[in-house]
Amino acid sequence: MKTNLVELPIFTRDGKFIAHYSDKGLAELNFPVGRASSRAAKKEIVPAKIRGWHRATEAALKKILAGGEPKKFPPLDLAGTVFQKSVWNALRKISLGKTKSYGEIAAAIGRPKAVRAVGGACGANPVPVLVPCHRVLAANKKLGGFSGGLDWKRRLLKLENVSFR
DNA sequence: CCCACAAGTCGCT
DNA sequence: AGCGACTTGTGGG
Repeated sequence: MKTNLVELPIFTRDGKFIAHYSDKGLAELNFPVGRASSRAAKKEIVPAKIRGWHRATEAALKKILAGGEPKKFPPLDLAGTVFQKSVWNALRKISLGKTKSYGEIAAAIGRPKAVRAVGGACGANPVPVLVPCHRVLAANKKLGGFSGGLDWKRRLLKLENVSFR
């Protein structure tokens, strides 16, 4: 789903995130890239609705980075399989400071044995942080892995006072 | 269509 | 504690 995505940066004290918007909502969010090399954004016209979404995204992201829980999310336009969407949907139900295991997510979507597939779906999550894939730990509160970098997972969990091993 | 992999989990040693 | 087997969905050949 890469139709004419609009990229907009979000500057935080943790670096510059990149948000990608389709014409339906937030489609992807990237962690800061090591090299800021912010190429001058071509000043394309950004539709008003996208600017609105971006404002919501920025607010939500900063809220989370500050250890809070956003009250409002931008519309999400997640590209993925039905299975992945149900996983992401289940993830969004995890509230601040709570954690779930991959097994619990798997059970929640009716595929108790698909724990590994759940891991894969989390890794394919195009919108980390807003879809709290970092609140998913392995069975005995072990850290597991994280596509965006384990340091991020650790930092985010710490922000929420979550204990892990 | 078949094969290998993924951010897991459980059981056995 | 460590190692291996099994599971399900996804992506590449």
